[in-house]
Amino acid sequence: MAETSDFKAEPPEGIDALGASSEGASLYQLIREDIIEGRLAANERLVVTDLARRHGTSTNPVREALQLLRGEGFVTFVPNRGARVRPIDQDFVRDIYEIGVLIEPALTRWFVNMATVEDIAELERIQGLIEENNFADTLRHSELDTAFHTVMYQRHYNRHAAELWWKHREVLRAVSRRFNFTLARRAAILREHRELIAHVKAGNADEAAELIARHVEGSGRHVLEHMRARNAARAG
Amino acid sequence: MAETSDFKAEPPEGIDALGASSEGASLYQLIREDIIEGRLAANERLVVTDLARRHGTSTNPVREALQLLRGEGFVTFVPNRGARVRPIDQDFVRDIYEIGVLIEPALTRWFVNMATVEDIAELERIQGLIEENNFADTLRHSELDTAFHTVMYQRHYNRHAAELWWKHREVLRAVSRRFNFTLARRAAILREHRELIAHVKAGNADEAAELIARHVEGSGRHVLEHMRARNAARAG
DNA sequence: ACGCGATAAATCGTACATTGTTTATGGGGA
DNA sequence: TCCCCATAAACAATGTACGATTTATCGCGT
Repeated sequence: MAETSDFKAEPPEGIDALGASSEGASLYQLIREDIIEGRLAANERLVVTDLARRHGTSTNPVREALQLLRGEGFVTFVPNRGARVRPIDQDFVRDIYEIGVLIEPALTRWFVNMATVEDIAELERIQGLIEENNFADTLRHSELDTAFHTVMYQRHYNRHAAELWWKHREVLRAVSRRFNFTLARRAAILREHRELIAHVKAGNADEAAELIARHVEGSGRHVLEHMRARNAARAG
Repeated sequence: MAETSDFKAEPPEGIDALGASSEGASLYQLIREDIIEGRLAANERLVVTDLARRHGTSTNPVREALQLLRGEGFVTFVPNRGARVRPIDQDFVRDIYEIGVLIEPALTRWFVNMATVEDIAELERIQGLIEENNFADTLRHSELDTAFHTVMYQRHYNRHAAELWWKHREVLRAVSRRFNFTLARRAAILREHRELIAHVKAGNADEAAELIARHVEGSGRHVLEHMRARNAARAG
């Protein structure tokens, strides 16, 4: 294990932080953040010359960044009409958390069978920090929570699945940053994490997997409820 | 339903055939095929100027195509050192078919609960063609088999999951194109398809889901065995 | 009010400059 | 003679600039 000393929520190792161009904090990352964080509205046009001006580059890097984002599914293209922001709406979130419900249990099952003493210690350490923070700093909670699950999925042999999880995680993290956790959800998170650690210690792969399914499901529902509420408020 | 009259294995509706640039058969598609079909060796360098010359364009379209492929995971990038072909090796195939085993049962379960009379008729029609062809034309079999499953997943509400399935499917299809079906596998495919139709008719969602899991698992194993055999032959 | 043509704007392709990387070469030392 | 390293030249990625073609916008005439 070694690091994870302080938490910046890094991707599982081996997953290239894609955006490595040369631009200090690559255009790709900047535009991507703007989309995920909601600074760029859903379906908004992404005009190459504008973006280039805004980021102080020429058009070519922008064009490439947009293609990259297209490949990852964050922007849509229509030939000769350019790019638009793919809306990160309720459907989008529902889709990816449902996929999580299917995938994460499998990753967890593997982890339970492969977990070392150090792994478990690391989980408990992070869980300690989570409880210490106790949702006071929600951003910190988000980072810690991500780290918690990263410990479990980091070394899974199925890099595709881990990568998929990480991509989805980033989206959910950004979306949920705009909401607060309900009391019920806070309690559930702490309880489920503790329970999960217990299952890992006991080597109960099946129980752990089932628990994670509920955990992800609950998390997804929570986010969706918030989105629904906000949309309702905005509309009515 | 309507079409599916003759089989060209088209993506589930709503999934943009990404590659729509302007180039007749977009660079993206061409390079992608070359990778999937194995015409470009694993880890081979993708030199922009070469590709541009080869396809008779300037470098910019190539650069954009490569970024798109990067986003989709078919090429890897190292800053200032360009792109390489991501190897479609046994690990790659194992990863994606394992994800299939997790996702497809869920898609199937939904389909069983939503299937119309027309859907079932369509499945039976395609199954008829599959049995009629009886693996004589393996390419045709591949197309038909894809169509069979597309009927089931086409209208699923989770577009992400459907898209993911399609992407993986395309890879597996290309890889397995180089192999022949063993007799055992042929028998299993026909049997499982028939059994599946029966489950759909009876509305047995759980049984259908479980069957699909086995079906995908078997298909994956089959492909992997072939790859292993070929690699062994090549090495030893 | 409704098409229709001119004008503006943006995409897409080409050509070029710059910067970083890789490879070839040659000289000095053991 | 052979190895090692510095140095230079070839090469390729990345960024800039521009022209061509398509699409969108707006005002005019009927």
